[in-house]
Amino acid sequence: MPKVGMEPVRREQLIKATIESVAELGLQGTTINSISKKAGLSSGIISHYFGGKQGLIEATVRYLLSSLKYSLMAQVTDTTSPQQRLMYIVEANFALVQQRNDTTRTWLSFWAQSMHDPELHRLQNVNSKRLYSNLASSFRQLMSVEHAKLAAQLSAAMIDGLWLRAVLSQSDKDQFKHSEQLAKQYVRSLISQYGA
Amino acid sequence: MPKVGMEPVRREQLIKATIESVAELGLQGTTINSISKKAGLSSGIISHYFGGKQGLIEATVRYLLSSLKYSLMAQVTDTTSPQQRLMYIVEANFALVQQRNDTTRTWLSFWAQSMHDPELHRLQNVNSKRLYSNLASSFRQLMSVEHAKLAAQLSAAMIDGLWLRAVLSQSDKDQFKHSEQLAKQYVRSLISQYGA
Amino acid sequence: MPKVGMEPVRREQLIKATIESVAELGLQGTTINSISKKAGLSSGIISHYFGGKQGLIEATVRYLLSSLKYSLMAQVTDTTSPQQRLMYIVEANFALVQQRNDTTRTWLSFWAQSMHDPELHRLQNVNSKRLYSNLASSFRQLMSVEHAKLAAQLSAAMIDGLWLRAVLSQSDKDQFKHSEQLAKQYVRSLISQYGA
Amino acid sequence: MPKVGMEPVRREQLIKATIESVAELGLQGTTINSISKKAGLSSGIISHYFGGKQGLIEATVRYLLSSLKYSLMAQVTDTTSPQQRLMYIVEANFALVQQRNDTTRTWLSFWAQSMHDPELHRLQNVNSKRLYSNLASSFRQLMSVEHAKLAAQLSAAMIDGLWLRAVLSQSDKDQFKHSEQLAKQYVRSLISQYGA
DNA sequence: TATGAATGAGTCTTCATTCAT
DNA sequence: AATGAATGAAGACTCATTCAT
Repeated sequence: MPKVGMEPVRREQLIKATIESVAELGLQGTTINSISKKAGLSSGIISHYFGGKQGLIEATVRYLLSSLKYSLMAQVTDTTSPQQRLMYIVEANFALVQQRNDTTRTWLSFWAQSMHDPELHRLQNVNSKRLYSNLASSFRQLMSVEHAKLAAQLSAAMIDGLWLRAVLSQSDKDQFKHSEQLAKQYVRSLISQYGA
Repeated sequence: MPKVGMEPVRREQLIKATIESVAELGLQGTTINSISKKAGLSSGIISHYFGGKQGLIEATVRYLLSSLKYSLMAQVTDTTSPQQRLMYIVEANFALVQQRNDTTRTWLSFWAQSMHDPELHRLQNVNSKRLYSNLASSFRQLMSVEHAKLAAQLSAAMIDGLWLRAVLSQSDKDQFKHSEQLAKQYVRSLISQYGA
Repeated sequence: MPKVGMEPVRREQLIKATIESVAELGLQGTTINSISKKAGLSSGIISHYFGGKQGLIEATVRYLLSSLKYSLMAQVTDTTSPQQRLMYIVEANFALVQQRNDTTRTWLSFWAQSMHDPELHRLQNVNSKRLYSNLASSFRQLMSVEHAKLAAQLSAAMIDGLWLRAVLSQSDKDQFKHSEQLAKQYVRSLISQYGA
Repeated sequence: MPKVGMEPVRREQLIKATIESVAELGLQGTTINSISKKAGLSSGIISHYFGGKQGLIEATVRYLLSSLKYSLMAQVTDTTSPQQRLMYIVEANFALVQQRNDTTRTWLSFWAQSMHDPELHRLQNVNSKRLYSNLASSFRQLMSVEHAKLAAQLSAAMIDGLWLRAVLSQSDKDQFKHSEQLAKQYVRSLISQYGA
């Protein structure tokens, strides 16, 4: 019997390598070879575990999305206050960046590609909606439905906008940290503006 | 019988075709053929006028940036009030979208690619800085330097964030219009918050 | 303007090279490279003119089928007697072999593949039916409908069988010529057996 | 706990799976995986028992040839009349088809490939010669040497031709049965034509 | 005895570039 | 000024083979 239980190991290995490769070379510049070389594996293994390049790309996006999701869930409990919860949401959206700078660049590449790829678009949509509804439900506990919706929309845009500008200007971690602070401050200002 | 003065005509023809092709197929899916077919010209002409695909891509980005620039300059005069000027800046950033829906998708594709392409990154940077300094200099006439810097940063992020979310959710013109309104409103709130 | 009118030249060049390659290496062993090398052209040209390997394969089969068809039509006129016509049919089916030994081997490769390829199967069917109906209509002028049908079926099988055994035993031209004589003799014996 | 005596079981399992796979997918479409999956075994076992794909292919052809051989030998005894023996030969050549429709398609695939594979060609040749000499020796008991040779050649061609046309037109069992009848009738007519 | 993970050479296809006209 | 035929490097994918277990 050959080594067993390698599947999860290999899958993670390849997904990590994909994130690195896309961060470094872009989605366009990322090839089956650039990935497999980074993973220290052969090119054939990608088809073996993911059915092809497209499958690996999609698995990578799903991986990033769950990372974001669990990153938030890890902090929030039943007793978390709405204000605290909102802060955690902001943090989670900037957090991945802080552990791995790769992630952000990769993320934006996928976003851009999502305009031309139905499956990526679906996944991107799920993520975008989740950010919005996480924000909206927390705001709701502090203000009227209408105001909560508005606050969610505005803070989602502010988070994405700050994040986007930080990515594109190739910011370092401190600048990301600064952007995170601005986002939190903006959320607080929305609470004091619309809060009961 | 060589036609003279065809150069500017051909260049514009090809740039327009590039915008359309990138909007429709993505930067990845855009080929020398998809462009030349849309332009109703042969593929060889791209090398002839732009030296190659890369040259055409860069020319297209420059074209989009000047469009944005002139779109703003057309409205602003010496007597425009700072408040009005700020509104024009917001409008200009949402304006291209309203004339041609293509443009937005194309723009985001270029942005993502700019992370991996020095020349595109340089151009993207110029644009990002210009938005910031346009905003900052207008805010400056209404508030302290420090506040103006902050307001410029925040409103730039808000504009980009609203715009990004609108693009990615494949919004229609009405939704873009709505985003534009939110951006303007936010700029106004920054003025009343920090304004003397 | 580039060289014009190259298309028919290139197409024929590539089809000829395909016949040679399949004869030499088999359908399995024939690659885009083995063909383009034989044709003295680049591999990309195949996609350019035939859309891909499959397109070239099908064009080659169609070419062989028309060769067979025109080979027969060239000899038959309105005044050809039924007997003579039958001899021409037999000859045509052995003729291609005599001009180009390649053809036979290629043909059998395509036949075998036709079991697993709908388009090839369709083409092979057209050919098989044409041989049968050519034979049947000529026999019909010499005997009853029922006898003509039987004679057509039997002589078609005899032609194919002799031809197949000659191909598989890697016969030379003399042996093919001998097989052709046996086929003709068999057709004559059918005429004298069932003829009025 | 190694099971002993598995070898013949596995070999037959794999040969049967090969016949099925080639019938279904063609020789070209048959892979080590398509075979091992059909056999319910792993891909590695093919190398283990046959040294590789080629070895399994050849073993399969040999299996088919012995089937044909034993199919004939089972019926013929010392007291079988030449006429009856000839009928058995025809029957044997159509018989495999009737038990397993797969076989015919597989057979033709191997035949075509035999033009480009020395070992398959050798095997095919043995088979072709055996059909001929079986026929010739039986005919010899009923006619002169020369006539017997001719009759053997013609009836071998007729058998193969009828069989080939039946395979390629994807005939059902009834049509195969009909072809068998025609072949027998032809053999009888040769006997009455040349028989003393 | 049997597995199936892993490899990497080989195939088809795409596409930016070149260049004769 | 403009064409598009032709190239060939580079990409994704397939698959027979190997081998540790």
